[in-house]
Amino acid sequence: MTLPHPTADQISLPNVLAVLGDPTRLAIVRYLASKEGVPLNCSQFLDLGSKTNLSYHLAKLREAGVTRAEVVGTSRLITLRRDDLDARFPGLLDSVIAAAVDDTALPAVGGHEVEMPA
Amino acid sequence: MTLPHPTADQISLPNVLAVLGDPTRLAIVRYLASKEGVPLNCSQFLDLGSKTNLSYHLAKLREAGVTRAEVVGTSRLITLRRDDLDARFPGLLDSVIAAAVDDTALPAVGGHEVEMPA
DNA sequence: TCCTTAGTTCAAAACTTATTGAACAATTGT
DNA sequence: ACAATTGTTCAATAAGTTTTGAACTAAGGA
Repeated sequence: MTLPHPTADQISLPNVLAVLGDPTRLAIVRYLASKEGVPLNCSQFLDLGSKTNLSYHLAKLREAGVTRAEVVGTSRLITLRRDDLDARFPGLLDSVIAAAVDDTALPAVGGHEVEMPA
Repeated sequence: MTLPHPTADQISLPNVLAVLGDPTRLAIVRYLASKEGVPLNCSQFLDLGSKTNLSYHLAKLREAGVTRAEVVGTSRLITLRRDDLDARFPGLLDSVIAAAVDDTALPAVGGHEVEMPA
């Protein structure tokens, strides 16, 4: 089972900007960027909203082509679509992330570190 | 008489992104960028919407800190706030404009060239 | 003064987005 | 099989945005 994603050329600039222009979604992207390479599941973002609300915002990000979600068991592993975004809109993601870091301190998101069994 | 503008530090990233995430406003910014240095008045944008509607969108851009409007007679001369945007969010405006140019061909806006008296 | 030009303001309508809780589906562990 | 975990969907509501026309203000020119 896979979730619907736009192809790279279906990613639209106004749509990407509109989707990033929401504080919750910008915080999600900012957090994904700070952990780039590490796929995260939805529950890592629970500090940013309720489970239902996050499902909504994560769907918006995915449908706009900002994130990719891979279904693994009951989890969706979420990553930034940096490759496609960089190809389509060079420099945009980097400047948004850099600006977001400056603009807002990283909220106390996460805290669900992967515990190694003792 | 002057119009209200946010100070540079009042310009918020989510707000700027949200404001740019509208096709009409993005087209306005794209056109301002293509004529950078030349202050434009509202009527130059009439191809993009009705007079009332443009007044609304131009107010949004100004209130978000994306543009500056100077009152000269009955006109408002509109320019990009590139200095403040670049200081606050380095690279953002440039990457948005570059992406907008790629994404959408410049619509047949303008056509009201400044005629030199014969 | 009167008319035109440039743009704003207001109120209404139409539309879109965000947020919530309850119910649901699918996987994993016991 | 049962329960727990992970996340989605649905319907409702609340809230915000966009668009419109009519009425308005202010400046400039005849």
